[in-house]
Amino acid sequence: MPKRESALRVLLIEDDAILGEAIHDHVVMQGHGVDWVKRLDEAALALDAVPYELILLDLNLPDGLGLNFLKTLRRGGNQVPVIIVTAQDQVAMRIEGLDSGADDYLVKPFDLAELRARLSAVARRYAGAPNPETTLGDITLDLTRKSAERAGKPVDLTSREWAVLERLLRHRGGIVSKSDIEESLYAFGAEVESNTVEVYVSRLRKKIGADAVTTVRGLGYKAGA
Amino acid sequence: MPKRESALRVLLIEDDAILGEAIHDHVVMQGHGVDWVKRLDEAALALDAVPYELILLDLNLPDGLGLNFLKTLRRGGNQVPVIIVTAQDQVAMRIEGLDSGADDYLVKPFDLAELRARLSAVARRYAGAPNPETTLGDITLDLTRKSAERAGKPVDLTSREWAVLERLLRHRGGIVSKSDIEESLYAFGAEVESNTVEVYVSRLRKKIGADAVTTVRGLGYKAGA
DNA sequence: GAAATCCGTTCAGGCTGGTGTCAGGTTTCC
DNA sequence: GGAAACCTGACACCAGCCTGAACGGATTTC
Repeated sequence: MPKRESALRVLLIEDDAILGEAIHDHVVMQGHGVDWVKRLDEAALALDAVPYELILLDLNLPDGLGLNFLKTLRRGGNQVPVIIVTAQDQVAMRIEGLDSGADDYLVKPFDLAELRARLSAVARRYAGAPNPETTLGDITLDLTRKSAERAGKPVDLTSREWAVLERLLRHRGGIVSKSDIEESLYAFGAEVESNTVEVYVSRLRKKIGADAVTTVRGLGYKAGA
Repeated sequence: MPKRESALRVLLIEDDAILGEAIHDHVVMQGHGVDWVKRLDEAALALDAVPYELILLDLNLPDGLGLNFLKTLRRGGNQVPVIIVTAQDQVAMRIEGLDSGADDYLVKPFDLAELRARLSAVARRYAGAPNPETTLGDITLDLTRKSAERAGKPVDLTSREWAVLERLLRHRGGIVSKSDIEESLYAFGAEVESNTVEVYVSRLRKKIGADAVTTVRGLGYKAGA
């Protein structure tokens, strides 16, 4: 059996139907999983739900500027590789894009072979270590489906619960403060004053096991026992 | 489920002798079976006789336009993967090709390695489960006739219902947003603001089973349970 | 050409489940 | 013991979703 590059979970943010479909199909044909959204708010929702390994980001979207989205993403600590897809072949934009935290830049109409090459590059990076974020104790997490399994039994998690869990897993081994988690729940601005985080940690423990999250009194929480 | 590449039955539609021979030899060397025709009427005959798994289509043929051929093919419900081979490296043509139902696009003179890669991709798709897009739970779908069977009993679907179902199946395993489905219903531009998609999903579930479509709250739908 | 049928669309009302808040209880630390 | 920090069951609210019903246009039938 030939060596296979690992499949990626790709988030495609593109509002143009034709171009989007072309990209989508092409990426799927490479064996990757693609979720295709057309607006930034949908993208934010999807990102809350799924830990993508690659984002393809169009810069001209109906509901906002892609660059700001990217900046916010990076500011939130998200390190996922981002490839910008845009028609604007201007040096200034290109520099600004890379400066905002993009890993690469595709100018449309681009050669689909080029897209394939970059996908492969990212996929190779992800091959090897088989998703260290997918197990936690006796729980198996299916990160693409927002579901977890525990002793064979499927467990459904809501998007908020996943947001908390994901935050904890990204800092695996490290302590995550409550305010940190809170910020990942309520995108910048929408302050919430209560013990929401405590409630979600409680709900999480109920669903995936009490020892999945450890309380560090006075500091926050961390994943695992 | 391990994926195995299988030999493909390939139909090559190309009138240029030299280029045709190059492609033909190359594909044969990959272990696939190739029928080479030079005119569209011959192609139509061949397609009637053999269930090809892949078509390599040149756009400049003596007896007609390849694009029209492709459109007719798709209109007839034929879902076989089509890779367009042409010298015309123009964005408009490229988009029109993909829009007409092509799966991919090769600009000649192209890299033969690229051709090989795409062949492999298609072959991989065909390996393993035979036609994964034609069954869904206990339902059998005849994609060429736009009809479905459930436990032997035929189920009639309207064109809109089919559009929704097809969209879900094309993205099998992935989540399809409502706006995504909506755009596949109302060809680009004709915006509709309502819960049309919800209604069709509801009707679909009624006809082919409630578990045929799963709701992913806040994100969209996906095929299967 | 009238009647019947089918289909697409819209609307309204009902339902479900995610979310945030609170109160009272439990644990931890000094 | 007492205070601070944390846990968790309960509950009300509401966005999102489902679906029956009805309307109008298109097509078919007689």
